[in-house]
Amino acid sequence: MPELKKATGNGGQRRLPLHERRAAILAAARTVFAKMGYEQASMVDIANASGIVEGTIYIHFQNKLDLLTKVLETWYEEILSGYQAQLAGIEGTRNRLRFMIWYNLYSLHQNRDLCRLLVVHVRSHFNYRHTSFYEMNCRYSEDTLAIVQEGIAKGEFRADVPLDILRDMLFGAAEYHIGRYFRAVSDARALDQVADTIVELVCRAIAVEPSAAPVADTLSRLESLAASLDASSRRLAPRI
Amino acid sequence: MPELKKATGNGGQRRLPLHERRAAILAAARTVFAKMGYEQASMVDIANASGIVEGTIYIHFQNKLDLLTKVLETWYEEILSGYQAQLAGIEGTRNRLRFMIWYNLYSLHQNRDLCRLLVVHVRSHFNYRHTSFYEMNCRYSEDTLAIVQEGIAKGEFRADVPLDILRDMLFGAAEYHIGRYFRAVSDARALDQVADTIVELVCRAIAVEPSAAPVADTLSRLESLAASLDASSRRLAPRI
Amino acid sequence: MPELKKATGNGGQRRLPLHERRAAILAAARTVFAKMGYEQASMVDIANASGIVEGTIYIHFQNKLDLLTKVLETWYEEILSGYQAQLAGIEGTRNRLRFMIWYNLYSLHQNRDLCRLLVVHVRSHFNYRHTSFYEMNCRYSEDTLAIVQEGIAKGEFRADVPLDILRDMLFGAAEYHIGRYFRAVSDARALDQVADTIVELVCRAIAVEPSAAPVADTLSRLESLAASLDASSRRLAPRI
Amino acid sequence: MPELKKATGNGGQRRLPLHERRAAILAAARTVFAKMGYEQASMVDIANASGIVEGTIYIHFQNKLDLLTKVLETWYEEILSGYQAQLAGIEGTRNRLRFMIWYNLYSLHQNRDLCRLLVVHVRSHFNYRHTSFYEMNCRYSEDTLAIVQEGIAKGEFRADVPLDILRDMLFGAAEYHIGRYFRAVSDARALDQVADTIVELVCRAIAVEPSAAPVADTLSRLESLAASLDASSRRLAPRI
DNA sequence: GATGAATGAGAATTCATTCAT
DNA sequence: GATGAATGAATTCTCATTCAT
Repeated sequence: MPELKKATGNGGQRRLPLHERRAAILAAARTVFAKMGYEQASMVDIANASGIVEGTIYIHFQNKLDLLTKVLETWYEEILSGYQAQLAGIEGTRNRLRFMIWYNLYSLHQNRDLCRLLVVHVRSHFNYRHTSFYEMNCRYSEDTLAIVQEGIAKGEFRADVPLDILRDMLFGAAEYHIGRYFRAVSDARALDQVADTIVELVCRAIAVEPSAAPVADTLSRLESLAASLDASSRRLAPRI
Repeated sequence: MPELKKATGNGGQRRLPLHERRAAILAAARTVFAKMGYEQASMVDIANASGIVEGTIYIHFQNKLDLLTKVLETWYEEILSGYQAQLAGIEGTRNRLRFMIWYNLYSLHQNRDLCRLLVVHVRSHFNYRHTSFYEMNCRYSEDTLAIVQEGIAKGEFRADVPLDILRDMLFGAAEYHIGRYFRAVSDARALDQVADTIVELVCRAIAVEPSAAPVADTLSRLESLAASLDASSRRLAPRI
Repeated sequence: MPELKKATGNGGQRRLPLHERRAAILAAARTVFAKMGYEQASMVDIANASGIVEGTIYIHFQNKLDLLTKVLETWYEEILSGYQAQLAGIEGTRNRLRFMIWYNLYSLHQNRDLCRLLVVHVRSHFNYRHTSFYEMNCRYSEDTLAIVQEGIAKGEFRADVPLDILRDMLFGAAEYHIGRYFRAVSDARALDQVADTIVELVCRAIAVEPSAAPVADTLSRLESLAASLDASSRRLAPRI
Repeated sequence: MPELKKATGNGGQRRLPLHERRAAILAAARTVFAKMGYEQASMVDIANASGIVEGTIYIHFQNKLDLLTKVLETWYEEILSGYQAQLAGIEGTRNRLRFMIWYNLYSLHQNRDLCRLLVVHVRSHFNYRHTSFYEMNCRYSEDTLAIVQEGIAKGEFRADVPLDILRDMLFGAAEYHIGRYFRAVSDARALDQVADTIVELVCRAIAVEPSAAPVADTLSRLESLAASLDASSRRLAPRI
């Protein structure tokens, strides 16, 4: 008859209540994944960091990818649970927009590694559109663009603002900046100024006046105007 | 009687001169890495795609990571070797800026997978600043910002344009857009319009005009002022 | 006022008395083992199928192999508890033999998977001879061969029937047939005919008649001889 | 950048030519599988028995099941490559049939464990009919039954022999006998007698005379005949 | 008695890299 | 220079069994 597997069993461990054990694994996994990346991190690393054995992870999570997903979900939910309350207390289109930009910068800055994992392992996957990440991301995007749309309604911004490209600029600038940041000095306070600068640029870009576009035209019109003024002044001029 | 050539028995083994063999491996590796990613791609896959055996790769490249690096370097050099000649033929600040934006979008779009590999395996690593990638990237950034600086010199753009944040917006928007693009329809021609929109927004954002009051309004006010001046000058004229 | 019964808070946990719980586990294990095989079936599978948890199984059974053994024992006992009563009601050597063949076929057919488990995990092991299976199996063999021996005693079968090889043929044919059956159409009613055919062949094989000359011929020759004897006896008769 | 895997590589082994290495693994696997069974045998066991490392097995065989299949195929081909030449040198239906029975017994006896693996892991699988085993098995079956059919053609056997059930009896008896044998004394010379006995029984069963079947009837006919003889003898009787 | 989370010892499989040929 | 079989360490995942609750 087939040999029996050696008995191992529970060595008497039961330190944590169910939910805390799960949370402990998530926390450890977040750290390890952030430090080493998905492929480089091994389940042993995570188990060690959790103070448990590999096998135990599989009680709480289906597999490695599931664990990563749960880590990122938890983190993403943390991020996206905070902003709405704060946003409610802010008035003025520009202020509100600035907050959303800053909040995005700040969140990414808080955990750039997880952010990269999100981009690489979640956002670039074909089924991303059917994940909870997509929904959460959409919500943040929409809440941000809603501010712009309010601005349009109030006549502060032009009616023909290209919202999708604007979104690319807002979120792209943040991600790119944080990406560069990662390799430079890491000073969270500087994010304030970055947010200021971005919002300034963006507001100029979409403000209601037909700003820079026909600058050259405007210039020439101003020049011809100046000329006419000059002319009329000449006509006035026989002052002497 | 003419002598018959003896069969060599080589079976056509060493077809390619050294340099071409290396190039063939690079080409195969580019394809395989792009399709499967770094970790998922195996040296056997690459060897098969090259029509050689695994061991041979190690004659030409130190190891897998070296191969990836060389692949990405080659690709990046290709990208960055093309634009300067074209840029030289383009006149006008806005046109030149638009070209650089479009070229970036286009290059990323051409090979999003390699782009992702670059981000994950090269750009996010601590020694990135000492790689040739960093230098190449800087050059493109600088060439782009140089256009803005020329614009400033010409008085087309404000003198206080925050160049580093502007760079984040330009390149960030491109990367973010392509990232979203990847999951949506893939239509290279649409990039034209994206570039247009981005350059439009950016130029508005940094144009020399103060955005305080609507330019058009300002203009018309100036014009009416000029008219009234003109009128008053006429009326004043009899003064002499 | 009538007092209200307090809710126990047990949630209905301990539904079944001990023996029934054990039976429930056995039943679930039989299903799971039959469907998945021994190695492929996990204790969790069995626990789930039983509506209990893994740990509980170990209260009722020593280990997985013990559970399998008990499952097979239960099943084997079921099989072997049924036939004697029925056999008692059947008369005639051939009929009784046919019943035992059919019953064997039928039992194997009813649960080929358990049958395979029996072969692999029980019957092929060195200590099989000291198991209850061996005893049960022997009993069925003996009961079958006893019929043959009765046939011999009655002069229906040859005295020199090689009983052990006959047993191999009877049970081997059944197992082989069911093994092939498993992969073909599964029609329990056809087993009737199979049993018929087997018993026919076997009876021919061990019938008391010497097979040297055709029995029918022999018979008719005897009959004609008898007739001629009769005739001659008539012709002789006037002798008196 | 991702850490490099530690170099291991070939420690300078290249003892065996390609085909021999494969053969060595097959031989080791045959032994290990035979001794331990499929599930109990581990790839490490087989590697150790081969004097190589686990990984090397996967160069020559796709996976564990593939290895088992190749082991069994090799063995089965060995078995089935030998008999036809020998059969050609044997004359007489009964002799030829006896040879096929003996050969089957002998082959199974030579490697009962592989035989069981064949039954459990190959023959009971749903796609068995599309394996080379099925074909090989069919060939042996057909060659055996062809002898019976020749016997029928020659008038030695009844025309209505149920060939499929006969096959079940022949091969089933052999397998069952070997199965029991396994647990008893293992004496190859006894197989001669077993084959003799089986062929004797089978020939009686299918011989052309309407043998045992209506033994009872025959008996009664004989009895009535005896009675009539008796009667006529009585009539003859005034012997004195 | 029942629970089920934790255990820990494997299991199969992969693969970058080496080096005798 | 090219080959490709061999290496060996690592990886993910499984699961029978235990025992604190």
